[in-house]
Parts: sequence; structure tokens; C-alpha cells
Amino acid sequence: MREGPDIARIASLVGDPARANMLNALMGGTALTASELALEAGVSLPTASSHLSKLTDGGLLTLASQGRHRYYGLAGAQVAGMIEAIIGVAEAVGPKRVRHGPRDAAMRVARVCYDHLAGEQAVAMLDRLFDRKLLLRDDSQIRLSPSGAAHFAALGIEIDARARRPVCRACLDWSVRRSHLAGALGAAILDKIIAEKWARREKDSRAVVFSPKGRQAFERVFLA
Amino acid sequence: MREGPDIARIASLVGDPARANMLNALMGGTALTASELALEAGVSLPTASSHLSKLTDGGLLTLASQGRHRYYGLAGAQVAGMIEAIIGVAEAVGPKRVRHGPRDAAMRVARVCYDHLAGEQAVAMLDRLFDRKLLLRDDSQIRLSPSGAAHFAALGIEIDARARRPVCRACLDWSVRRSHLAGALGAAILDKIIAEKWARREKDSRAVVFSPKGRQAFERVFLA
DNA sequence: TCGATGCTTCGACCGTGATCGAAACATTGC
DNA sequence: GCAATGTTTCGATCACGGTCGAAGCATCGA
Repeated sequence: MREGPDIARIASLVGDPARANMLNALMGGTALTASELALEAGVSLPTASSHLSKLTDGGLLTLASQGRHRYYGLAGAQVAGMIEAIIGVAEAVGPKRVRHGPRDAAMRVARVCYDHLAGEQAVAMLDRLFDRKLLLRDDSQIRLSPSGAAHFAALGIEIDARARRPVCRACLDWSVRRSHLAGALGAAILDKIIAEKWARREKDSRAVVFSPKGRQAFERVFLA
Repeated sequence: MREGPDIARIASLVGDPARANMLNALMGGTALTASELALEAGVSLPTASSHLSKLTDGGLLTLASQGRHRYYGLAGAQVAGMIEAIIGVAEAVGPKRVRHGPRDAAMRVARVCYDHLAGEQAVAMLDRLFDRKLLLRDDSQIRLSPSGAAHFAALGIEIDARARRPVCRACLDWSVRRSHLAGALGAAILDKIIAEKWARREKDSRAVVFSPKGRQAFERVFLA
């Protein structure tokens, strides 16, 4: 009975259906208000409020008060990564192996993971960035190379390396089961994809759908 | 309230302290009997038995009956990866940021993750295997290259690619936060490290401690 | 065949935590 | 100020699930 980190505490936070629905909704990356999350979870407002304070106390959510609205969001990419890992297991052991609808397929190709891109496209992108030496695998981190910094700057993506948030971070992809790029750079790239209208967010889903021209542009810039 | 995979079900399985302790114990990779796990979790045998059937029903554990002993083990590397991800979050949000004892430090360097090696050494190894083109990042998988197959065969590690189990698989490392190598090859490498006595398992811990000569040998073979 | 060992099932107990209505609190717009 | 809106706190209810002792199965060794 040696004691490690309190994984039961964290897991039990995710282990309630109402809270799991809230976290799932927040995987889209946008912060939501308490009432939106209550609707999403299918519980009353008081119940939702209670759950939300547990999640924030537990360190899984952050809270940003703006006037009378209170926006809840995931506490970081690591939390998002954990939830993706749980989703992966749930998919694998779930009773419904054979339910790959069209929306499911789109999710596997490209989706939002908190604030960055995930799915086959994202994994392929990270691979190419390594191949082109724009990113370097350091001892225990991913780093932006000088040529990489120049490359992204030319695209209008400039990252302040001194900010608190790490520039590059690996995040395990539940569908592909390999890492994709998170961190400030990962978020900036997703921002650009949306801003350039290369792709749009599917309504009420984490799926990201590229337009034909958008896909070409994305491949030219990131998969070349 | 759109429905995804049942992540609450999976998370709540991990969310009970007794079950979490059991899973943690099984992260060492060796299957354990019900009585051993009861001891590990600090509960009575009937209680443990009840938990264990829930975990197996839930798909997190596999059961191998051998005579009157019943050995429980993790259901796969994906489950192990999920638990590592939860451990990572628990460490990050836990109240004890500054408690890196010596055992903790050893865990970060090298430890067992289910049946393969994890920690800084394991992440560095995977990086070098890519650099040396012994492994290839394919579209959505890690593959063994022809030269890699030859290389490992020369070390006495031969993997049957037609077996049900994937040869190579990525597994996210909770301490380093990047991928290390799982799958049949990852397991075989750990086997070799132990068999060659390059390192030994720390008692009652997942830590793997290299001997001075063993470290040299490991670095020569896998980090060169 | 018989006791010993390992494990599960049964039954009963009990505490934690999820739930919601009502009321209190906070902020904004008028 | 004062109503309207968004959110939390309080209080009470209730059910689910964790817990263990006792008994029941199964397997092994002699």
C-alpha cells in the first residue's frame, strides 16, 4: 500500500457522469459558463455549480470571472491529454467497436484538443516538423529550432519563448495513439488554420473540417 | 449532452482508492493474485474480489486462472498509458510539488510501465531509434525498418510481426511528457535489460536502477 | 477421501456524495 | 435605486456503492 500521487482523487473527479460530460464539452477548447455546462451535463444549476467547484478545487478547471458570467475552462493541455487517454480506453473497451459514423471519421482526421489540433493531420504535421528540423527533440522536451522560429515567424506565428507557457509540448492522440503538438505553438497553429479559413469547426463537435483549398494550403505549409 | 464514449464509467473504475492502489501495483507489469492485491489495497479479501471483478468486467484487467491461483494483470499498454496520464495530472495538481525524494528521482530516470521501460532513458532511446532509422514514423504508426529488424535480431530480439500484438506503440511518459516505446518490441527490450542484468527492479517500486556497467552497455546498444 | 488453501458469493450495514428547490448573493442595465 | 439575470449556498432527501463476516466453491496435496 505504498502511496503515490492521489490518482483516485483525480479519477473520481472525472468518474461522475455529469462532470465527465462537462469535461467532454470543454475539450472543444472554448471556456463555457456554468449554465451552459449545466445544460450540457443535463443537471440543474445548483448541481452543476457544485460539480464545477469540485473540478476547480481539484485543479482540473480554471475559472475566469467576467462580470456576472463565470467562464470555466480546462486547466491545461496536460488535463486535456489525460482526458484523451481515458477516451481512448473507453473507445477500446466500449461495447460498440463498430460504430464509426461519418462524424467519427472526421474526428479521427482532425479535431480540436483543448486549444490545439489533434488527429491524423496533427500527428503527420508533427512528424514532418521533426523531419524538416523545424522542431528538435531535445533530451526531454520538444524545442523550436532557429530555422523553425524563422519559418513560423514568416507565417506570422511568433512565440514568446519567455512566457510561462511552454512553446512546444507533446500530447498523446487517442485515435492515432501517437503524439501531436500542444503548447503555445500548437495553439498558434490551430489559430492560424481557423483564421485563414483553411478549416472550420464542426457545430457541436470537436471535429475540424478542412475545405479543399484549405487542405492544400495546410499541406503546403505544414506537410511539405 | 451529446454522447461520446463512456469515459465516466472508466474513470470511476479508477476513482476508488482501493482500485487505484491495485492498478498502481499492477503498473509494475507482473500479474498479481487476488490476495496480494487485497494486501496492496489495504482491504479485505471479499472487498478486493468485488473490486477485481468490476475492473475485469470494465475491461481494465485481464484474468489468468492457474489452478487455484487467479492472476490479475493490466489489460494492455493502452490502459497503462491512461494510468500514467492520470498520474501525471495528479502529480501536477497535487499539493506536494516539492517532494522529489531519491526514489522519485530514480523513477524519473527509468521505471517499468506495465511491460516496457519508461522515464528519461526510455524517451531518449526512442529518439535515438528514430534518428538511426531503426524505427520509422509512418502515417499513423511506428514501424520497424528492415535495418532495425536486423539490428534487433543481432541482439537476440526477434519479433513476430504477424502476432496479434503490435510490434511498436507509443506510450506517453508522465514524467518527461513525451512518448516512449511500448508494444512487443518495447517489452522485449525491457526483458533484455533485465535478463542481461544491466539493471534491476527496485523492490516494491516501479523504479529501474542501472548498474554502472549496465548503463554503459545500454547506452552503447540503444543510445549510441 | 479429507483437510488446507485461495477465492468468490451472499447478506447486511452504513457513509459518502449526487440531487434539487428555495433562498441568498452578485453584477449589470435602466 | 431597482428589477433582471447569472450563479452560488443551504438544507433535506435519497440511492448507490464500499465494506466486512460468514458461508459456499474450487483446487491442490496427501
